[in-house]
Amino acid sequence: MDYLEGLNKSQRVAVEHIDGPIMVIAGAGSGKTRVLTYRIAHMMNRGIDSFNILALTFTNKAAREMKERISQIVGDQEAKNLAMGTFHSVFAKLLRYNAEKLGYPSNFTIYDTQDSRSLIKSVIKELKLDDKDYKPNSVHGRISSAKNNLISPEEYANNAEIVGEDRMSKRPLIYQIYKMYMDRCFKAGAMDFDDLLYQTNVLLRDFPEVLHHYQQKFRYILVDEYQDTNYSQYLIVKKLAAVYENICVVGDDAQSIYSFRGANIQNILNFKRDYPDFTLYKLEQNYRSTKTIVDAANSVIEKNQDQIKKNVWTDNNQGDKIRVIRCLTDNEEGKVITNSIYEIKQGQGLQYSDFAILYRTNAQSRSFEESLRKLNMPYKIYGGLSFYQRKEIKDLIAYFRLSANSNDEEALKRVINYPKRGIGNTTMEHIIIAAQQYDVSLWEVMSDFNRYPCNVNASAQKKISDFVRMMQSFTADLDRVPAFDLAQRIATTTGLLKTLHEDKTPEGVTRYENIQELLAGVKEFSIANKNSENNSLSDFLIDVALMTDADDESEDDKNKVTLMTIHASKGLEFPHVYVVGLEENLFPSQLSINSRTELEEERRLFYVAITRAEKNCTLSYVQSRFRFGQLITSESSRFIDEIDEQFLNFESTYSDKGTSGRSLNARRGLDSKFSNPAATGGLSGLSQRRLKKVNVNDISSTPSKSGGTTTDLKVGFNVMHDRFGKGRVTALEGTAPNQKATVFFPRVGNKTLILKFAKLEVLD
DNA sequence: ATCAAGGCTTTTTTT
DNA sequence: AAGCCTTGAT
Repeated sequence: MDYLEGLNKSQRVAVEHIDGPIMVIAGAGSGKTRVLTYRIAHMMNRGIDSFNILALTFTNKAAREMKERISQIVGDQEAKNLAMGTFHSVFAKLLRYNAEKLGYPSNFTIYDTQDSRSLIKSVIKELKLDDKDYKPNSVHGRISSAKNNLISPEEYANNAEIVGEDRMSKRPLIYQIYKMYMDRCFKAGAMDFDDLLYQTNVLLRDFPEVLHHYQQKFRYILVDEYQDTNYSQYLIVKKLAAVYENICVVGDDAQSIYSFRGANIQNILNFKRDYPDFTLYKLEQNYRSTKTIVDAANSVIEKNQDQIKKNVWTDNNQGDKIRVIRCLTDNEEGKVITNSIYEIKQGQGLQYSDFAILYRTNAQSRSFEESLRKLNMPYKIYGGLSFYQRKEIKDLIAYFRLSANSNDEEALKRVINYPKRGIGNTTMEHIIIAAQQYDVSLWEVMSDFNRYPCNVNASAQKKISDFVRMMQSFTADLDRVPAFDLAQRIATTTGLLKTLHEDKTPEGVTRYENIQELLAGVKEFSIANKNSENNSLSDFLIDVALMTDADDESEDDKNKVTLMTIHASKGLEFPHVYVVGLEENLFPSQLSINSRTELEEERRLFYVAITRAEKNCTLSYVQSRFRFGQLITSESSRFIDEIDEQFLNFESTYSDKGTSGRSLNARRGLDSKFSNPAATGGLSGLSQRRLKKVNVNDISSTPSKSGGTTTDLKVGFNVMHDRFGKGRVTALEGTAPNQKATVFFPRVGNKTLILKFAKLEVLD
């Protein structure tokens, strides 16, 4: 049991205490993941069957990594049956086995946020409500929080307080929308994200034998990031653990940042109430960060009223002070931060992956992307518009979904007229009306006009019937044909592939390539699950629906600068962290500024951001930035003031001379702390030019053995070819002297060139 | 039914 | 700044 040796005393007791209810409060960087991993491995070493363990993590990636690590300790075979994943993915699978009990098909669709929103929108329209008052987004928020608190449409309608709130906000009929929305999801055989938890609760409530079965199966339950669970999740766990009470929850109240999604610190208190004889362990030693970072973070979080007192400390070095950089504009912020990354990377011989840029909102990524691109620095953005949210990907997936579940209304609406088939809005509106009249799904009307006569002319009916027949042929093959073959056939037969291939604009080419990539993903899935019985296209869909950006990290994403929101950075760590956009009304967000509890959540968010850093943390803010397409003047964030000043070092890209009269920060005396305007470098024309040059050298620093004029290229480079003109490198393969590059030339399309022969001039 | 143009809202944060 | 929706012409 040598793995126990690597643990400190408090970690070790938390690992070795297996039975009964346990709560572990784990400070940032205190080895929480380590404890969870070793705890599970230890349980298995002590003879507990992995079949009886349920471990709920916050991301699928975390689950995968933990499972891998456990396999290394106890062996693949032992770890095989471990139920480990996010609440959503674990219970989505559980629901698949039990869906029919609830009246859902076993291959129910999972509606993503877009689907939910679009359905809510059409419900609002059908109820003839004004979407100025009933904004789909906020109505969805209302419905979502009802579901997360397990309030059914009926309970919602009968709850005087809730309906009162809606009346006050001039949206008295939300209860009707809720009812109708749920009804429609049900008819479509679809569950939204919240349903995956809500319906699990219904299942465990209404089917005692099912509850009993899973109580026996999951005798040992572990929950990571417990502070971010909502009521619905809390109750699932409570029910499953009710018999054996072998439940271990791990969390940190100081890192609770998901209350907008219904997460509730109350769950920590509930735990104490539900299991009065529970054992509490605290992990307070931080192994991740320097003393400066730990102490600075502590000095911030202590401003919060709501918190469990703890003393996070570290034995690590003091380390550098936290830099505070002030810039004029958001574009300048982009340049300064990326230049700083470049200089530190070169100066210390680090990897790109040692750096992360963290921001409050996704929209802030733009200026950093631009600067990184200009300097040819590789980066990866997490969140924002992910691969699976791209239109072309969603289109093809919608075809998959509709093949697996004909009643999937959102998928149907998405693809019925794409590619163009001459089935327009008017036709679809008639179908929707008819479907409601007959109380059936759209698909049923469309597949049997004799039985459900409606106001659709003969030519449109014909087109629809053709479509229906095509879809039926896919459905028939769903369980007969391997996932990849069927996916390929769907992409071709529907005309999707052809339509995209005809589009020769760069965007069109990218879309086509994305489709190819999705198909490759299906193939990969087919291979990975070759021996499983869950390897059909509809099984692929469950995986895809709950997949996030972090989950499909490829190998070549490994050495890149990371750009993400602070929310997405939870649980991660980087040697060098840049927290940017520290301005009032941005961070803390404008919407949080009037409520203490929300402001405290922003502060916890800031705490999370700082504590991602191992060695170095840099904060930045700007004087004016573009928001809403308008230039906004901003003031530095109160959070900067909240850090004990002894940990800070102020740098500015400009001097106050000339601006001092107008500076908003003068009031708080922040201006006087900045010195030495040139110190950050990277802004004078000279310094910019120097950097750029250094960078080019870096790129060709691995000498090419090709002997040709072309040195090392990277994807994304702009190049010039004698015959094909200007182009952009989209892929590289092989190594010198046989290295090949795929280049997209706007004039002639994609070409794969052998670098040895092709005379490419690098333009960047 | 389709397409282009112009106007409009939008931003927290995510499974 | 960008995507989405409405409008109006064909």
